Amino acid sequence: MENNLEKFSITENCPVRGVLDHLGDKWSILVMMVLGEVEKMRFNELNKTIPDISQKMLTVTLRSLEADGLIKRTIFPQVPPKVEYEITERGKSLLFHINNLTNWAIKNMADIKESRKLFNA
Amino acid sequence: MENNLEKFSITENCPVRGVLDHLGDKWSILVMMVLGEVEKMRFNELNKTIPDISQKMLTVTLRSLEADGLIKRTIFPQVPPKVEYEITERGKSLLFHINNLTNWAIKNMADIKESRKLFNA
DNA sequence: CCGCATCCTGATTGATACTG
DNA sequence: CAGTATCAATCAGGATGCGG
Repeated sequence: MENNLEKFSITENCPVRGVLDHLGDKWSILVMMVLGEVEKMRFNELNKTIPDISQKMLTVTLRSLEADGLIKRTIFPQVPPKVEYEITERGKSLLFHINNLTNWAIKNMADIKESRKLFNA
Repeated sequence: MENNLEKFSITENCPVRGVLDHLGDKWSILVMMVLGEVEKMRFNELNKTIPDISQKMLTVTLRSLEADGLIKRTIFPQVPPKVEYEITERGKSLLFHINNLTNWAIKNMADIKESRKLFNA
């Protein structure tokens, strides 16, 4: 890879930042990982699988992932309502990189923990 | 990869979250990318390369990356002071995955932009 | 069942001024 | 030059209540 730096280090109007914002927020990665391991999942199942997320943040997270075409939302017009979420191909291709990152984190977390201890000593 | 989900989806005491927190904050990735493309760089050079970052946030960001052993800080005891920063091997191995992500973002940003437009229409 | 609207709080970031 | 200290602003996230 040559220099992405020159083109994208400027923070204003940085397109990469916009796309990678999902990595920044608290829940997107987790939701993607869950949906990456199932066919489909309903709203309430997601909420049970990620107990700490509030209903509001689950909705917000799902919407922003949907807007970017990373997940797909299917509404079944029935009473009571039923909505299913599933990961898209684009979402899968992103999830691949996310999984590489989490695996890196798992491999390195012991060393990092040790570094932090030394740093704070 | 088998199920990371079961082990790490719980948000409290999630070790992966702690390690990947750098991806969440506003400047860490940018600083890593800059340091990934140079041998070493001084504080003020970094500040010029990333014009939008404040002195304070640059300091905070550098410290947290240093604590995790992702960058190395070298103080030259002279007047005026001189401090050099460089990426570590651990940092490089993380940066590799970050670069994969940014490349993914660059490849997909046009499609994502289009998705967003349709979504908001 | 699914989700939106409102309000509210605490953490993160930024502006500014100062120092060894 | 390379920070620290302080204060102000901003924003993500959570609580709650309502609606189709």
